[in-house]
Formats: sequence, structure tokens, C-alpha cells
Amino acid sequence: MSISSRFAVGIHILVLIEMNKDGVSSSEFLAESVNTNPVVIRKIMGMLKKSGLVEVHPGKAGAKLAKDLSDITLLDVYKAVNVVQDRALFSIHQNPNPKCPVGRNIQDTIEPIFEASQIAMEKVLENVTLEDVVKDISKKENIIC
Amino acid sequence: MSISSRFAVGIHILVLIEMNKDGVSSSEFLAESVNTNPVVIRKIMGMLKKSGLVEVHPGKAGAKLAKDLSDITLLDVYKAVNVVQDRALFSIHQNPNPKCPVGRNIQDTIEPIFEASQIAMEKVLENVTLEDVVKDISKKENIIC
DNA sequence: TCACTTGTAATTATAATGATTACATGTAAC
DNA sequence: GTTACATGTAATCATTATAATTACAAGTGA
Repeated sequence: MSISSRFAVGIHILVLIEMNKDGVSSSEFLAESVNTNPVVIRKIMGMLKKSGLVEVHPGKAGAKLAKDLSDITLLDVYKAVNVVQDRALFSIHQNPNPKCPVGRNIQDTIEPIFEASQIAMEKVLENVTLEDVVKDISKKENIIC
Repeated sequence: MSISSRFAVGIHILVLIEMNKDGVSSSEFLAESVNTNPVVIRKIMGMLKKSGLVEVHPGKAGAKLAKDLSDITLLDVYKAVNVVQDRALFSIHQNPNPKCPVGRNIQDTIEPIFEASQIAMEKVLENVTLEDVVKDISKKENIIC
């Protein structure tokens, strides 16, 4: 299975808020760019707000970033939108048979490996900031246009 | 979401076949240790067989490893049981708005980052062999018993 | 032949996702 | 203060993957 697109959408939203900083980024505006329903955007925005990444107020149109672009890593976004729980990227079968040497040890043996693997994946996300993403998009736009 | 427990069960199965190499590892025997249904085991076994990790024959009870323990990495098992497709650990929303600079570039920008992240995760699995897992379990058993 | 095994198809319950409708609540311009 | 419009949320629905289970065809060997 795949990690929910909430993560990719979260990045999209934050980048667009930045690049549209002189305009008003309402949930409808953002939804049009992502190509989804405004409610989906508002739900994700709620998570980003809870994690202190955006400022948004009931009744007041438009969202703003709550931090500098360079202070938000992709790992921050990933954690904010709850796509993967800590130590739970890999699921391990429950209740293996304790009467069997393999059954009673397999969980403790593979858990640290799975955890290390998940952490390696997350480290890569931690080393990329939204600023990097915005710069890359700006660069692509200049070449194309 | 989490990666299917097929992966953990696949490891469990292969380790148990090895540690029970003097006995007969039928799907029912394996299912008892994993604590699941024999059909689940046979389905996973089919994938492991297709990838050349085990030898198993219709009508003939018992499975054997098709390679040396030290020649099977956790990545081999992971690939065999099809829990994550190539470049698809993270899903990216389809059809973002091409009229928006962010919409028309977001996919190309974040895809390489997601791919690098997935590869980092898989590299960790590649560096662990079934031999390592068996040794760890054996060590734990000696301490406990 | 018979008991037992593997290989598979089909069915079911459960859970997450993403889209959508509906509506309560907050904001600000008039 | 009313009105237009925005956010916040609950509820519903279709889709999809998982894991368990039943049923049965086909292979194996005593």
C-alpha cells in the first residue's frame, strides 16, 4: 500500500500559499490548484494548523505560513498530516505462536530493523525544506516559460 | 497506512523453514507458528516461490529454501511479497491544475524526493540477511532458556 | 485407491482513503 | 444588524487493500 496523498497535497498547499503570498489563499483557491474538494483542503489545513505550520482563522478568508519557508522540512509536513505513525510504517502480524522459538521472538527481532528502515526514509524528508521545493518549481518555470 | 504484514509473515516463514530444516514445513505447520490460516501461508509461499526463494511442490508436503540463508536479504523478501511497488511508497495526487505554476510542476518536483526516500528505506532492508535474523533469534533463545 | 498436500478462486468483514453534502460558526463590508 | 462569504466538522458513500475463511481442483506417495 501507499502513503496517503495527504502528504503530497500538504506540500502542494504550503508551496502555493507561499507563491501566492500577495493574494488570498482560500480553501477554494487551493482546491482548484490541487484539483480536489475544498473540504479536503480544509481538513488537511486543520492538521497543518494544529502542527503550527499555517495560520488560518474561522470566517476569515486566506491562509498564511506560520514559519519561514526554510524552517519547514518535508518531515514536518509528513508528521503534521499523520500519514504514517511512529514505528508503524511496517505492520507486524499479531499473536504469533509463543510455543515456537520463531513465534516468540520474531517481533522483537524485526521491529528494530523496521524502525531503522522507517527512520532512514524519514531522514531524507527531513533534509528537504519547502524552500528547496519552491526554488525547484521556480527554476522549472523559468526554463519552460 | 502501513505496509502489509505479508512482509513480516514472509520473513517468519522463511526463518522457520530454516530452523525446522530437519522437519517438514507444511503450510499448516507454518500457519500454526504465524497464527493464521494455512491458505494465507500458501498464498505468500506462492509469491516467495515465484521469486525463487523457496522450493515447494503441489501435493508434496514441506517447503525448503531455494538459496543460502546469507544470500537472501530482507529486501528480497519485501520485493517478493509485493507490499510496495517501485516508486510508489508515496502516492501523489493526480491531475493537479496545469494552469497553476505549482499544479503543473509539483509532481515532477517531489517525485525524485519521494523516490530517494523510498530507496533509503529499502537500502536498510538490503543490508540485513535472513542469516542475521536467524542468528538474532538463536541468541535470544539461548539467553532466555 | 486413499489420505493428505498444494494451488486457487470466491466470499466476507474490516479499515483507510478521498469526494461530497450539509450545516454550524466566525468575519467583515454594507 | 443583516448579508455574503469563509472556515470547521460531522456524516455519508464508493473504492480499494487486507486478512481470514470456505470450497474445491489437482498432484503425491504409501
